[in-house]
Amino acid sequence: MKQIHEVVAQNLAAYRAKQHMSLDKVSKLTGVSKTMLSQIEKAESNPTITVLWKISSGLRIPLSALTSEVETKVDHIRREYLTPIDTGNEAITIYPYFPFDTKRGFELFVMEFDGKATFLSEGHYQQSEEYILVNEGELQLLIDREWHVIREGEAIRFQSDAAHTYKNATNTRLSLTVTVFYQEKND
Amino acid sequence: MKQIHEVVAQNLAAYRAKQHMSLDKVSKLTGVSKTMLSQIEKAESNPTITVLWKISSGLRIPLSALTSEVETKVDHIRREYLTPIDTGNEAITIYPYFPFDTKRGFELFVMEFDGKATFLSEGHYQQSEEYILVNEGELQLLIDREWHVIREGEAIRFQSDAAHTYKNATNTRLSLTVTVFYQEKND
DNA sequence: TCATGTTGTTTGATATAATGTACTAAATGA
DNA sequence: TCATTTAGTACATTATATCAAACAACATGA
Repeated sequence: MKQIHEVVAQNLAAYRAKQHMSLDKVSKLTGVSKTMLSQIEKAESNPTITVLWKISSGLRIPLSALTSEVETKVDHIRREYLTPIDTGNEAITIYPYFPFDTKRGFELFVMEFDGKATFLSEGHYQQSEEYILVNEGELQLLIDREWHVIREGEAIRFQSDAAHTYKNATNTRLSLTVTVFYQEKND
Repeated sequence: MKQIHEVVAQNLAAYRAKQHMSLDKVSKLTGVSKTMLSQIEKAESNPTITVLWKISSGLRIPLSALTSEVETKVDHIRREYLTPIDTGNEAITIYPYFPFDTKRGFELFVMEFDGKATFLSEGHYQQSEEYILVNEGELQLLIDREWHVIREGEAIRFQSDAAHTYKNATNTRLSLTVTVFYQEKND
């Protein structure tokens, strides 16, 4: 969950170190001021795409060499860093365990509904597929004007391009594990 | 040779049109202001990497979907659009026919030397390979403290990571076609 | 030892990225 | 026809990206 400009900072600094280049050298090569380069490396600046392009182009490396995060072997998502998404509805909480990442092309989150809560998803504007596991409670799902009832321990899979509605008709808590796959990959 | 922010403009506008989304909708999805989106689409703004990331991430598309140029079938490089690179030396002119492009990983240019002109290349800070064809005149090339003489109609290939020097020892014009391949690919 | 480079940071000035609000024009519907 | 919504643009304001020049810290060498 590193900020993109921090990723750039890290990548640029690492590259420059590896090549044993000074800020001055990179500045000459890319036409970007020494000051800016220094600030970018310290993540104190949010470079414009034009500046990033000048850097990648001047150094003859792909843009993605600056923007793509170096993969760690393991990613342990700790409770304390999991900040719920604001859905605008008190009764519904979403925990983004693995938010959408372009490299993987999917996202994985947990949705929790209080009793009698309803949530409308507008649809994803992409070829996308949604996989839902019901951890606890009972889910009613409206897809294409048809209601489906998925009980605790069950699961459902559907094309989620179009709008669909989640409903907890019971008075007890409903908890779902949701995975959404999108089409386009790479970065 | 389109500017990067023009590429982004085109890609974003095209994507939004394809998905039949309004600026408002994209703004809600991405958390980027309608105004900014409009300006980006009109290439009136140079978005920061953070804004681009918010867009790509909010729309669930890769960054490269915004930054990579849509390929045309044919690219005719016309004389009138070929602006020589300033080498800091009046006697040497470089015509960048196909400047470095991250997708291809190479560049192709023509170098022209007046009589008795010398040019030092600092080396490319990358695994790179240089291919030189002598179109006209005679080239003397210093690689790794060894001089090579390449005559009109001949060619040479070498690892160009390290510094090397081009020299026109004659009094007549020297013209080269140079291709440089770099390692890293993709974007 | 002093002078001269080299490397990265700080400073101050300017351009412009980014936002929210207000506005115009077009589409929709009763 | 008039009112209401929707879609994009224009405007004013704030935040900040970008640069050139000055600076400090350290190395280099004569």
